[in-house]
Amino acid sequence: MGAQAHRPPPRIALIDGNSFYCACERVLRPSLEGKPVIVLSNNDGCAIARTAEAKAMGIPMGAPWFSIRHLQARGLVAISANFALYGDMSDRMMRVIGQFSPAQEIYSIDECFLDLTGLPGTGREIGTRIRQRVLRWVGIPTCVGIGATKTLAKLANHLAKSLPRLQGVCDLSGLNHAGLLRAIRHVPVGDVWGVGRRLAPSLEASGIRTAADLARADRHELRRRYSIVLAKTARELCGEPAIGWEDAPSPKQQIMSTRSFGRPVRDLTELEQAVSLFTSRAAEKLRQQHSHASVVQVYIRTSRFRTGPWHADNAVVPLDRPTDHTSVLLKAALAGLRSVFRPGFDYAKAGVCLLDVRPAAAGPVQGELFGQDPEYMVRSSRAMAVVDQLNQRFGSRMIQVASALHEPDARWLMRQAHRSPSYTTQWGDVVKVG
DNA sequence: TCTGGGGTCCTAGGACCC
DNA sequence: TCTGGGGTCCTAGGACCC
Repeated sequence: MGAQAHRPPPRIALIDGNSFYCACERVLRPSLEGKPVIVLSNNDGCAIARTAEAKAMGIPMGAPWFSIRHLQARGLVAISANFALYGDMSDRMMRVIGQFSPAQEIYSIDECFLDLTGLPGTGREIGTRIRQRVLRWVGIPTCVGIGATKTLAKLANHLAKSLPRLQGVCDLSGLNHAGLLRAIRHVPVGDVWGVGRRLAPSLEASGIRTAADLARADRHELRRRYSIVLAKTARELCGEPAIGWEDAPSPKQQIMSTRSFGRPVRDLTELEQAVSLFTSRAAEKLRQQHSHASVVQVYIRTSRFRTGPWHADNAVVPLDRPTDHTSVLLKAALAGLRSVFRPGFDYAKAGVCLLDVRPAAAGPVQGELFGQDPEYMVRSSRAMAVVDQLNQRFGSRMIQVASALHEPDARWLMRQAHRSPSYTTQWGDVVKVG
């Protein structure tokens, strides 16, 4: 056998945290171990993470809190989401996993792909070491799926989660085609990455019921009847890479900040406060990725769930030039808000979306930009950077734009009745030892 | 009383141009 | 009666993801 024929087979791992948000809460409150725990979305609206014990109580993903709160009597513990904590735990977990391979793609807050191609050891050995190290160093239980493509790695991860005998690691990378089809022949097609709620019933109706069925399906037919995306998924299921690898997270092309209100809001002034806060948050994210935006979209809507007068509208406000200045974005957002606001409606939600986002032009501020004193703009940029730094250090409420100032009991603020302390991210909440 | 927030990609169709 | 065709750009909407 020639040396060039000995290229190692592709081996991609997908590692993710089990019930990640719940696991983060358990790290800080070990007394929650073994108990049914859920994490609630913003406004304590619905369950967005469940431990195995909570799933065993029959709580589905997305269950509205009001419909399951009676389970507290049976020991269910509900915790308001604390995304600062989860982001912090995610950073730690990703750093530990990244030690195992130079090629890591962070896919979401709780999962990443890792290229294991050519590394010494079997998939099971490497996967087991990753699980042990993350559990010991970060405290988060994980599962590891390994396959020749991203889609197969996701599928393997799904198997690792659902089959206890695999002990959290499933390696599909060594199988030949027949073995692969055998391994995935019981996986419902709806569990395949890229097949969602709309596609699954349609596929089932045409006889494609399992992952193996999809792998065997005619590619041209898939493309013709559905989409190129689904045809790619089918290729990936056969071990042919069709989805690329992204080492660095690409900058966002749109940036949103949006919230449902704690209680319905009728008052324009309160909407202005909310939209001001959302805009300054979005602007902060924009500056973090060193981008400018040239379109601001703002929307308001009444509740989807309540009967009564309904109103939803959005305004798209183009800017003269791309910018990352909160004050400029704010002016546009508030103008947009006033153009869509109608008195007499119980608004339940508002949002701000920055569009046409592109990298900030390199180099110093040009003299003619903004038609303003360039020195003023430079100083203003510096002030913006200082605000971002202070907010990062001392919590995001430290410095706010004046128009976002509000009463501590403003109606639009989120409900968070079950919040746990932010041990790792807020000075005031740091655990005191000794 | 009470139902999250933040993204991506693809496609179809219209406007416009030559 | 005949009344093109191809290309690009943009937008809205639908599907998916976590």
